Amino acid sequence: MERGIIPRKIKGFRDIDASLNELRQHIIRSASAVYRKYGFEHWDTPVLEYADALGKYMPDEDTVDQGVYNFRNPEEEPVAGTDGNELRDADAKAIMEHHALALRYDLTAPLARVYAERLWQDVKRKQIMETNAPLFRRFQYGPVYRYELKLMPGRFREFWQLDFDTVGTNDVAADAEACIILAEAMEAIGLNRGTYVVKVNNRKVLKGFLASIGVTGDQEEQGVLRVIDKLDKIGWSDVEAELGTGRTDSSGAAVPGMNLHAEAIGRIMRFLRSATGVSSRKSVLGELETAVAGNNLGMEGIAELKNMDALWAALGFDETRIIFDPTLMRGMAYYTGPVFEVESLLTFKDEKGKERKVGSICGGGRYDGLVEKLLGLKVPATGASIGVDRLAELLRMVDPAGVTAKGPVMIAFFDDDLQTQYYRIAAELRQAGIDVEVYCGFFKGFRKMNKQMAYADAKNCPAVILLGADEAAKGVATVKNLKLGKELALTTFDKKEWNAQVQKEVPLGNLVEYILGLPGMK
RNA sequence: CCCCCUGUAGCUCAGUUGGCUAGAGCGCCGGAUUGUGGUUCCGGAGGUCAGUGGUUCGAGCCCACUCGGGGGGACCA
Repeated sequence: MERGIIPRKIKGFRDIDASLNELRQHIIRSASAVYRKYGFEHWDTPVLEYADALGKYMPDEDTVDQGVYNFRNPEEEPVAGTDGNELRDADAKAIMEHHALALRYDLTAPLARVYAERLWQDVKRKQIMETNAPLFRRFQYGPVYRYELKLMPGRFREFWQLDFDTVGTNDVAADAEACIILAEAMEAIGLNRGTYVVKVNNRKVLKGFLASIGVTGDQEEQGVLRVIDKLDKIGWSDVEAELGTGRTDSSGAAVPGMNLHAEAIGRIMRFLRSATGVSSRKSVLGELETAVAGNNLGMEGIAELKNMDALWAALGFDETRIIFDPTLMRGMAYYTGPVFEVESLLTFKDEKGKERKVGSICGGGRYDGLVEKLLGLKVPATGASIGVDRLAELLRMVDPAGVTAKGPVMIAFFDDDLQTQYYRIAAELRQAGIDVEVYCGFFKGFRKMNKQMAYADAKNCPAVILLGADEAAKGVATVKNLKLGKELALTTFDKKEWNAQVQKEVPLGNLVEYILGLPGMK
């Protein structure tokens, strides 16, 4: 059989219709305005980057591994050495290569690249050092790409993030501010207070605690963090099992355990539970303080949290908006200090009527080691990211009616002789700031009136302007209010009467004024 | 990548112990209404029953494999 062309999308990628775009823009506009208010400037970066600049990904050969889309650059370019000079072979010829490229998997790694790229030369010249690394605050939104093996509803391979980050400070005031910004952004977007909560923890506290009970080494530490991260998914007893000998899940598959000593497991579980159900930030701090007493790193983490708490308290951000949660881990390994997450407290019923949580809609934290990997200079940074699509889904559930895109005012096409007039009226209305479309579907049969009306209806147009020979002779246009028509359809069943109520003849001279005066036109 | 479930019209689904030409609702198209979206009425189109092979006189239904979808798990910088 011959190979055919089937119109279709790549798995995990979506088409975004007018309504979803509307929602997306609403989220981006509202949150960006908050970011701007705090001094963040708007940047964009390419979706495609050199794979090695995106972090620790150095894909060997052509393998797509670890969830990243990568490609070979069609262009051959010289390979650089650690000093930035071209590598040369025995004959002094530059070594050329098709470099590995990757689609960005978040907006944080490109930020580190932007920052490092600007300073790289100066760092080499020792003009920039840890003590004078510049402060940089930017927000950025756009699509990111992950090669997810398993796609679940609400999980895509292309999705949008909306990030804001502060690079160049180790003051946790920046972290505290990030949490405040997240809370304000949620409310600007339209989430009511009490339907979300910003949860905050500090990796230093847990790391210090683990060190004090003898769990050391990156491998083991990461393992414990990963297990704890699953707490809200698998529950207390399964976490305990995975720290120990492992467990068998509901499908019968064996989940290997960490094989920690019973003593250590007991202390970890006690530590995690210590602050559960404790409502005030101050008492959580108290519980944690006794748990990590004597460990330097742990105490440092507590001090940072205290600092943040003081700022929030001074600005009136109490536990209705920001809480401490010692079980919060975040998956990313690069976080080094405070981590935060916004959880939606709303629930919804799935198709089977099962009550489900919306869960995490934003995440972030401090990553003091990320820039260092690219720049060789330790530059601390912190920031957070809003999951735009996750949030869009949430808003759709909260207010399904409020998320349809508004269409243009439509001018119906009756008569070829009046065509120029249609376009003149359209131009005049546009001048007044109104979105206008002159109907131009000219295929056979498609100029029929009911076709045109159905088109306007499907596009959610607020009004249709009807101007035929009759109207032209009188110097008027018939304006039909589709919005009103939709409402009256529920109570009026006679066609003639229905039409009479939603249509009005308007002198052409008053058209702009009349349209602007329609409800919802603004 | 592992385990379980599943695949019938654009969508949601019915289809008896294997038995004539595979059905419904919604949507779509046309008409009543040639100058009008809703409502109402009438008519119409639309299917390789996911694919391939097998069992059988006969398969949408049974078996095997492949592909797609859903759920759970592992992984997730």
